[in-house]
Amino acid sequence: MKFGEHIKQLREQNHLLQRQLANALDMDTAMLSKIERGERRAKKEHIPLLASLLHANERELFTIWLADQIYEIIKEESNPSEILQVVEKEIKIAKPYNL
Amino acid sequence: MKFGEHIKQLREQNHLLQRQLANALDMDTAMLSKIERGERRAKKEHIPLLASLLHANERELFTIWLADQIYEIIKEESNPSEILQVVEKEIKIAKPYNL
DNA sequence: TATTGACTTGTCAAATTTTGTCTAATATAT
DNA sequence: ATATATTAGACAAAATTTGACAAGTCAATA
Repeated sequence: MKFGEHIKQLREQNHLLQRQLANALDMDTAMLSKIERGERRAKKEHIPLLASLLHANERELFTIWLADQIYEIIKEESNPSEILQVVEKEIKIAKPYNL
Repeated sequence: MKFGEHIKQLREQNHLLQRQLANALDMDTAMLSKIERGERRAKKEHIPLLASLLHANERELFTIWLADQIYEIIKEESNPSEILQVVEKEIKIAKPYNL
């Protein structure tokens, strides 16, 4: 689930309108609408508040937020999994003993 | 292997100086130096020429170039593999029959 | 030690991208 | 028609990236 869709789903589960959530996040509804549709990216600083307001796990939300950014990079590529494998390999080199 | 290190290694294997490669890429050596050390990112358009000049596989080089960008996003995170897994899952949703 | 060559570092403005806001447009229900 | 919710488009401000330059380090060697 992409970040924006996830936010939208949580927002609806919590019976909040874009107007209400946007207000709590100090942005206008146009902005939140764009975030939900993936047209714009939420700021990192928004995540704790989003998690709190939407009764979601902050760490999980942050993970999805990061994953979404990565997805944006490779979604058009023909070999996305191969690319991710190269990244995984690099991680293992950098953290050889899983410290 | 990070993109810059990879380029440097290939450059040395091909007995080229930064000056020479930089010139062929129409940039100054300072720029190439930064690219090799990962301080700056090569442009996508540079990759075909790099592959050609360094006798490397263009597609592979491009994969490493993309992987490097992703690595930059998650390298500081405590759960990089988990994040990549979320991305992998999203890919499978988008391309369910491996088209 | 002075010079040369290879590479690195720091700084800066220009160029590009991202961001937030505003206004207007849709859509749906009353 | 009116009201409410959401989306779309346009725009400047803000932030980031980029490329270029000058000056720096370092090693080899004359």
